[in-house]
Amino acid sequence: MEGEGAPLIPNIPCFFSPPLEEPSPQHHLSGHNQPQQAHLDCSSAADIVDWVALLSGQVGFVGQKPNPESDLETILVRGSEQGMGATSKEKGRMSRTKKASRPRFAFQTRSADDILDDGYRWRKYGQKAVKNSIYPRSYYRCTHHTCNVKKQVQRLSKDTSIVVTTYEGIHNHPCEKLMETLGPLLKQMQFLARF
DNA sequence: CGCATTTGACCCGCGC
DNA sequence: GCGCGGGTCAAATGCG
Repeated sequence: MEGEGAPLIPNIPCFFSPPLEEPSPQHHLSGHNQPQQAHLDCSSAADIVDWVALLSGQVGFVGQKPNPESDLETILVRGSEQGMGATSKEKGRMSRTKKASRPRFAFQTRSADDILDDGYRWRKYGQKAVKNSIYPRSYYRCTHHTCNVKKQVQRLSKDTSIVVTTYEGIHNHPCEKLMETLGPLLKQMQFLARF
């Protein structure tokens, strides 16, 4: 499925992700749960993707980048419960350690940068060499204390220009950049609201 | 000084 | 039971 005719994801600067009910816990590693894919283009690696729309919604879209000189291209794989390319062993482990696992979303991003700026702050807590890949996989956690969203970042050895980012969980707080951007505006609105 | 990153050790489950 | 591989921890280190 290529997500034809799907809406274009707006490049809003940031987003707030309210607590969402998680997908049915009885997602199991049946193995033939083909992840759906869509393509999303951004104008640069620093662009912000409307992740919450992706994470919360039933996404399936094709974004068309306005400036073709950019080579950043993102492929969304949603609902890939156990991640893309997960081995059976990996899946098995996930099903145990994560139990009724949190939602996972994998993105393939064609970019020179490993880290895309999604508006949140991440702290790296590990890096492992993975089998069948010359590039290590990096593990990140959201730095917000109440939020335990994680993500894994790995560059494909097959196509070194592609970075696979796997998000696990949903942010329960506004992202920093949103507050940076909207903070002064909110203050002004509050001030004006007094009149 | 506080926070982020690095990196080796450790844990755990699976396959053989 | 053991080795392998993925995921996490935590001490050391770096950086602003």
